[in-house]
Amino acid sequence: MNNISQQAGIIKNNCVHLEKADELAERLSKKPKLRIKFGMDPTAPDIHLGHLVLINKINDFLKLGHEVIIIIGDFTSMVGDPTGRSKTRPRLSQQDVDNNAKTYFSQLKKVLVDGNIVLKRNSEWINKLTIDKLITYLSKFTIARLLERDDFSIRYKNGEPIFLHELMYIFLQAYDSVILQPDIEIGGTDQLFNFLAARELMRDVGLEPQICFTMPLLVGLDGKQKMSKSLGNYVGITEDPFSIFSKIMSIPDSLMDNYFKLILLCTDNEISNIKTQCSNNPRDVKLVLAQRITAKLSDENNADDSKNRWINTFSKKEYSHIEETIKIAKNQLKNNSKMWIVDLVFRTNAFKSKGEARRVIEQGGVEINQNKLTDTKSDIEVTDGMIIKIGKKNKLYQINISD
RNA sequence: GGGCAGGUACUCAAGCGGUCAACGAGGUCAGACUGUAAAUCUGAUGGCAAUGCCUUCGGGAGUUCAAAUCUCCCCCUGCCCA
Repeated sequence: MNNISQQAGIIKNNCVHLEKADELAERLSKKPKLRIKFGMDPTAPDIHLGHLVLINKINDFLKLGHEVIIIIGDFTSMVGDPTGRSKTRPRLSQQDVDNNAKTYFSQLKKVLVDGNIVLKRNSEWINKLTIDKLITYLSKFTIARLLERDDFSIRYKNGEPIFLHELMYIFLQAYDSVILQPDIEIGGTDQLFNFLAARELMRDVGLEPQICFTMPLLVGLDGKQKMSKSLGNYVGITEDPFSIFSKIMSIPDSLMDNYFKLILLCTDNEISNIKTQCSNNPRDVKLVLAQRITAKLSDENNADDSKNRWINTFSKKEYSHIEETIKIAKNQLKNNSKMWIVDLVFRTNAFKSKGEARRVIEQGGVEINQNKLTDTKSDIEVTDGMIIKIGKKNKLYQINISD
């Protein structure tokens, strides 16, 4: 059993904001088993590395024997969290939310350690909320307080719409805390306002207020914005190993330390050791990072394979991985042997339109059997086993001719 | 309910009767370069076997040889007044 200060040390690692630190120590000494609230809105069907920062922290709590309540915000995601949004979030349908929630549950299992976990959906209690009760709770919040938030005040100043249901979000997630009465709520730094609102509401209704605990937001692959599925700058935890590996290799160099710390929980010392071992070559450091993250999400073997394939493909330019086999019937060929290059290349799943295929051919992005071809008017002699390489990502497609 | 200002391609944002498939920025894709799919530079970016044709500028009608651009109706947003 850890003593209080040891525990607090583990808990505080990587933490950005703790409201309030002294309450944490006090609560730990008072209750051996704290109740932790972690809310996730199933706004997209996948859990990604950004979530993993928080999941790592949850695992810390679980390992210390605390109780973690994971709330799938099936109701709140139909409202839409306005946090950080410069425009209204589209409201999700019941159907979307259900589908997303399902994958959330199954993907969470993959990354959480065993322990005292309770899964809840917040529609369970929000659906039962009556209008008179709702109004009583709402009377604790003021418009001025809500408009303090940057996301709202900017929109207000710019004359952009703020819909009433968006204001409700803050209240609804606070109500989750009234029902569950957590000791601590944890989430990303962007959630601080929401958490504090919950803290105040709890105090207003005579409950012991929750401690608010925020973790850094992971910056996405673009190196600029927070990782999110909707921005397309994410690595899903169930992606195939090579895809995970490759995506990590594409992050800006400046992001590496951050990923080592937040995802792999490396200390500064460990990071500098890795750099020394790699002679400070950023590419090699990044290979270690990609290798370890892939191993964490998949396993060592897949991570090693991905690394080899990556080096072969991008460093040595020796490609072997066939992305897709394209079946072509012989009678689809002119004189049983030729095909217009644009049609041929469009047979791969690499392009949305023939115009796009044509463009990439013209720009020199297509090689057939190692020859770069740029004439979009030409017909190609199509042979069985022919290899088409497309684009910077060196995707290979193999032709399979059937009768 | 009344007045005013807006709604443009993936996003932001010009255009305000023909020269507009629509400036510019971001994104995306490709090429060069490199230490990597980082960074940087260059180019492309509605569809189509294509010096042309077809479909796009909130929705619908109309004026005109010609409309993203003008008129009318409708829908949506913001501001002001009630």
